[in-house]
Amino acid sequence: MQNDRTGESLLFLTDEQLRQGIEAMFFAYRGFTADPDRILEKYKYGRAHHRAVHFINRVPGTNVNNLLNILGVTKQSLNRVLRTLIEDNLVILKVGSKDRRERHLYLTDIGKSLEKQLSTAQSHRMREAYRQVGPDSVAGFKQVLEAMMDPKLQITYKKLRNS
Amino acid sequence: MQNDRTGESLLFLTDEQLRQGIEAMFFAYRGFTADPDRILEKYKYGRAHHRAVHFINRVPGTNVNNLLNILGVTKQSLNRVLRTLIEDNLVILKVGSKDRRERHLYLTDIGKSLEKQLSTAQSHRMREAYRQVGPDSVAGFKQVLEAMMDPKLQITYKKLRNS
DNA sequence: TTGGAATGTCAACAAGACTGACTTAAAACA
DNA sequence: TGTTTTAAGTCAGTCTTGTTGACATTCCAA
Repeated sequence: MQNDRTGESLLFLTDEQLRQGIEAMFFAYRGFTADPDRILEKYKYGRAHHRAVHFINRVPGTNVNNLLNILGVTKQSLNRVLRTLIEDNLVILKVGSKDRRERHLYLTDIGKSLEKQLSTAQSHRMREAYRQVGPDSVAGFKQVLEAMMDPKLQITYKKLRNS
Repeated sequence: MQNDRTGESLLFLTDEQLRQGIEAMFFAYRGFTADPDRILEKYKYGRAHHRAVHFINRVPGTNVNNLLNILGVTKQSLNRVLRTLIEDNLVILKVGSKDRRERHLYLTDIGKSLEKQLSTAQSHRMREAYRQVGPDSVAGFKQVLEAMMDPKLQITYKKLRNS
């Protein structure tokens, strides 16, 4: 996969190239969150709720500690979000059967329905982008993103990918 | 550039592929901001200060309105950040010569030094990622990011790239 | 010369992150 | 069995960064 075309390699790691990547990440992340944000606003939720709902959907029955590790926030911060999601009946807690200290998190039908709305909106933009650039570029996109992650999160990401 | 290998195309736009992209963006953005965040903490600044310093460095002499468009925040929010940067002598304002209502923004030597520290840290991670995956993947990475931007920001991004 | 644009400022508020201290319940251990 | 550790939740307080709304100043341009 390495490319050693000389002209390209010479220009490859210039400050200008790196700066472009930085700015691309900044502007693209705005686009990435724009569509879900509009939906969340209608329900008076924020990005923190989106992230919780996304990963509870992704790992049904996860306990709170595991979710904290994925999200990288404090339990106080997550707790505020979870409390409103439980109050609004989007998420339910189940006491662990093996270890009864643990609470396992699940989306209710209402929670699943919000998650579907959010992921549909977010996927739509990503699908369009993928379609525009083709599979090879998408593979490159994912490879760079994976290489940019902190090692711990890279492991988390891979685990999710294989589950 | 289009790829029509059948097996790959069939799997190409599955929900699973899209979800992977979403999660990759989420985890990679954490890595993307982690190194600058550690530096900013030492100076008691936040990401908002980083973004202002980055784009003032990128477009020296920009007026406030232009910076607002790039950053996508309210003037009140930007003003709070700019005030501290001016107080701390990282940024100076110059009254416009043509239009004296406009304020043009410049980094001082102190500002340039902080910008250098931040961009060095952030570039380091990006350089490593680029090096790991090679030029073709980097090209794909940028193409997908560009395609994900809102049209207005895509134009802003291209303008910056050509300046 | 007046209207409107660019800029800046004040006040109030909210989301979402943080730290630190503490409780409760239950598992694990010695 | 008794002690320690772990998982989860809570309370209080703080910080950054965003928001609205109202208003003042400056000054270009019709």
